[in-house]
Amino acid sequence: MTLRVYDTRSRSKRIFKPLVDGQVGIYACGITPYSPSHIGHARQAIAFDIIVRWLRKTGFKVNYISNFTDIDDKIISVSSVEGVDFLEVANRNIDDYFQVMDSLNVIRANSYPRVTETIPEIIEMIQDLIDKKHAYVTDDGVYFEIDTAPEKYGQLTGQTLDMVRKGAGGRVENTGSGKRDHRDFALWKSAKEGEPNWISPWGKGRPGWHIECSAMSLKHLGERFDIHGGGTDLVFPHHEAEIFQSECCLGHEPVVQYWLHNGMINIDGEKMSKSVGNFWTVRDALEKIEPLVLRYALINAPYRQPVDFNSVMIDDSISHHGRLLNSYSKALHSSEGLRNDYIGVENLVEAADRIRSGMDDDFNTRIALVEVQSVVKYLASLIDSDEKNPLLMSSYVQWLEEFAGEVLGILPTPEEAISRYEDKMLRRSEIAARVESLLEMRKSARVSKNWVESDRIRDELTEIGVVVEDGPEGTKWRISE
RNA sequence: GCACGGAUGGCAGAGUAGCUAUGCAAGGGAUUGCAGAUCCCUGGACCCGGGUGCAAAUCCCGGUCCGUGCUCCA
Repeated sequence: MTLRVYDTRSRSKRIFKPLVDGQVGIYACGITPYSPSHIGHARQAIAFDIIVRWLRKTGFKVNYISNFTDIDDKIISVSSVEGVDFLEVANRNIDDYFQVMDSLNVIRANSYPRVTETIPEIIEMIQDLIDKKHAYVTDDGVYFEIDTAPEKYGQLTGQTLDMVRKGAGGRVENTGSGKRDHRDFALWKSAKEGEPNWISPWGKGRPGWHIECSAMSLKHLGERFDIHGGGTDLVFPHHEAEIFQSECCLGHEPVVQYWLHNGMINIDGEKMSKSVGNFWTVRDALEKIEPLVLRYALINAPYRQPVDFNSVMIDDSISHHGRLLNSYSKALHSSEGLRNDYIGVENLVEAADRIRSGMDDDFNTRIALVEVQSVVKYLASLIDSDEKNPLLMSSYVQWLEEFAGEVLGILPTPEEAISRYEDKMLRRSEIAARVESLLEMRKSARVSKNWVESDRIRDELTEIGVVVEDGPEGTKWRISE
């Protein structure tokens, strides 16, 4: 099977062919750590986590780099409001990032470079751009001059210089900057009084917003690399600026072979933003749902589509994921520690094929989830019947661990699943005697058609977390989810 | 305004020409004191208008609507 990926630059799905056979270099724009991570960050991290997982799964050796822009205007403003060092702000939020992303089962990148650790390379790159006449020095910093490479304009957005000139014309006068043209962008910003700064040939200052990614991707992945990713909101101007910087500096194009962009998150159909007040940090979300359920929710749509975060989708995710976990734990328990391939089980082989072709088609996690759901459904019916053949159960376990676990990352470890299961069984045995005696009382109430008493007892059982189910073969009970 | 993306049943979302997924929800039935769980069954969609095809959700043209970007943003 062939992997195809949607490339923003060519605006089409292209067959993926890495620069070096069997190896992939991938750079994804990470966060500016000025506040705790929100669910949009989580979506980005998970989207690229899954891309990397799939690339590895299909045999590529992947070098995955994701950066932190740990110096920028907003970090400075938080630090001055709080009266603490800017690095304290950045570090605090980076710690938060790792904590929440770990809990969401995001496999760590090979490296997380930071701007503040890449200053010499950034300065070198800017100097190079000045030497090559692509940049000019002013009182307030260094700027990239768009007119020195006009043909590169609109590579990702399809906009032309004229369009943008019309759209934003005249803005430069208001910025008070030394830009020659409003479309030029800062490579280096001179330090204002009291701002963090580094020494450069152009005086004390700090890097502009876009240059760091050009410098860090060059440093870690080289002069050409395979995939560059990030949220769609970074397409313009950030990624276009990177194209200018990297390609003008290195003198060849393309530096990036494939541009991949994940979609944004909407809340109840509206863009998530602080001003609307519909803003969810990851921790907010985790107060309502478990980490793997959040992960499930965020891969429920293909990564390029917007995800609408609303109560219906949250509830759906909770029940779907719960069903998955339930069946997995039960199958795991019934497999009695056996391990068996699923190769001989026809429906599993077919489901696996469909997942593979779905994932090969621009990492379509939605298709993958559909297959997981249908396998779970089938497994649940097996468990319900008496076909709990340990060997067969272990085939299902194996399948789920491969696709729901390894590929999608929505399965807990077997130890965790078993321990949850056993906790439940333990709880069951702890309350069994009491439940049984209540059920006896209820039974006699029912025999005498005393429905009031019967329902009262059922309510009492509900309160201690027991679900009562009357069936043709008598009354069963289970611990509620 | 310009650019990019999207428009499929109640909802989420597959599907690039021929048989239209899948999940949830809904309706009917079995079971049932009621509820729940389970099982069986069912209906239901391709934004609009043209065009090309024997055949179009799928290709082409025009339009409408929505989202995002054009300013810091994953």
